[in-house]
Order: sequence, then structure tokens, then C-alpha cells
Amino acid sequence: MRYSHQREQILEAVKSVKTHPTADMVYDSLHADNPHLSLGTVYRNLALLALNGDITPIYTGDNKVHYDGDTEPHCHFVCKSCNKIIDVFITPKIPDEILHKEEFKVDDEKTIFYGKCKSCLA
Amino acid sequence: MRYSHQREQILEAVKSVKTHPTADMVYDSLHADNPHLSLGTVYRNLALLALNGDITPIYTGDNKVHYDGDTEPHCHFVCKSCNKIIDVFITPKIPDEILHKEEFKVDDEKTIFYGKCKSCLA
DNA sequence: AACAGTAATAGTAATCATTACTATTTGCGA
DNA sequence: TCGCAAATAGTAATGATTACTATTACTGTT
Repeated sequence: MRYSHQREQILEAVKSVKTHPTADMVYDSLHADNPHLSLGTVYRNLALLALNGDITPIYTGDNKVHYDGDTEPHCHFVCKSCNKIIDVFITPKIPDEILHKEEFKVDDEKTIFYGKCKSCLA
Repeated sequence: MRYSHQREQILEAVKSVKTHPTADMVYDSLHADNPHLSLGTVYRNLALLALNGDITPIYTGDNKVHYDGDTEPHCHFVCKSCNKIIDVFITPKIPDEILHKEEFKVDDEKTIFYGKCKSCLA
């Protein structure tokens, strides 16, 4: 994988925020300073960076892929009202009985909690 | 919510299989016997049934919503090669420290394990 | 420093899942 | 049976994502 200025910017854009942005959000945040940046480039690089383990995709069910710049294993909370994603710094533990199944070999886990955030509860 | 023959069929189609079908798959499985069934009806009813708690949506990251007819709390395994979804009958336990957070109130949890299934490992 | 080769980008078009819209049908209470 | 609101069928529209292609720009070599 060759260096590209765009990829570096995209990685930095995801790493520098705690908002778990989508491709569209990353594009918006960079487009002002880089008018020639292409949305396709953002999509392709987010996928590449995720494949590379530099960022983590989150599938909340809102029909958009969000990305987390923090690759330390942790969980997420999703507000069913406003769709906000909040980091939950619990280390998910893959149960031993799952690790030794014959049917499959697990190498990753994603846990999402759903509910209502503080401001939506009020 | 008023009774409809289509909704009953759609619910039955999801409940009767262990394959975690998408709207498209449900449509295909019913369309042969019901040539006038509309895809939009399938989508609308799957969403309704999920809202009602009769089926459970699964967001694996393959950009399609899958549905599980088994509403007992359990986890899923997703093969990163063939995208097959396998039930993992572990009762996920929401940790106490999460249940008593001030920032949000949790009322649901979804856990997905990722890896390779037996046949894709071979 | 110029060259060549190839990976990456920009810009646009296409795809695919899902939702919206509207005329028609149907469940169901009066 | 009548009437009405809810549900459907069929089709059009939307929105996220991917594909395509000509152009650009890294990077190893001379």
C-alpha cells in the first residue's frame, strides 16, 4: 500500500474525533480544506484502513457504516432516539466455550448496547 | 395493528428457518406461492414485526438487515468469508456497571462474533 | 533529476438495499 | 351489509456505497 496524502488525512480525521463518523461525515470535515477530495476516495480508504486494522467499523443498524479511530477493544452504546454512539470502555471477553467451538474460529467480537441517552430520556 | 395474511406469512417465513433471512430472501421464499406479494410489504412488515418484538434484526456489516425468528437473547457468529450467520446460544449479560451509568439507560444488547466458519477454514 | 511503471485519485455513473407514494383492496366494527 | 381506516401492490424515488476510467502522483531505478 503506497502512501497518499488523502489517506493520511482521512485516518487523521477519524482518529482525532470521538464521534464515530461515517464516510459522509469524514468527507464533509475534509472537503472545505481539500475541494478536490472525492467521496469515493473517502469510502475506499476507510475500507482499506479498516482492513488494515487502523480503524474499526461499527454497524449500529442506522444503515450507515461508522468508524472508530480507537482500535482498543471496547463496546458501544447507541441511543435509539438520536442515534448517538457512545464509547463503553469495557473489554469484551470472548467466552472460552466459544473459542473452542468446532464449527468456527472466532477472532473478533463486537458488542453494542441499545437504549436511550441522558438527553433523550429528559 | 390489524391482521393481514401477508404479515402472518412473513412472520412464519422468518420463524420457520434458522438462516436469518433478509427482506429479499423472505420475499423470494414467499413469492412463488404468492405472486402478488410486494417487496415493500415484506420490508414494512419485517420492520413492524421487529418493532413489536416478534423477530430480531441483526446488523452484521454486510449492508443488509437480517432477521432472527428466535427472540430469546443470544449472540451470533458471522463468517467473514461466506457471511453465514450462526446462532451462538450464550446469554449475554449486561454488566452492572453499564446498567447504572448516568449517561444512558440500556435496554438491549447485541453481540456478534466474527471469524471463519468450519467449511471456509478448510 | 528525469523516467517508467503502477497504485491512487477525481469525478461521474451505476448498483443495491430500502423507503416513499398512491390508487386499490381488505379487515373489521357499527 | 356499510363504511372507514389500515394494509397492500406496484412503481418511483432516495441514499449509501461501489464501479469505472482518464488523469495524477508515489516510488524505485537510472
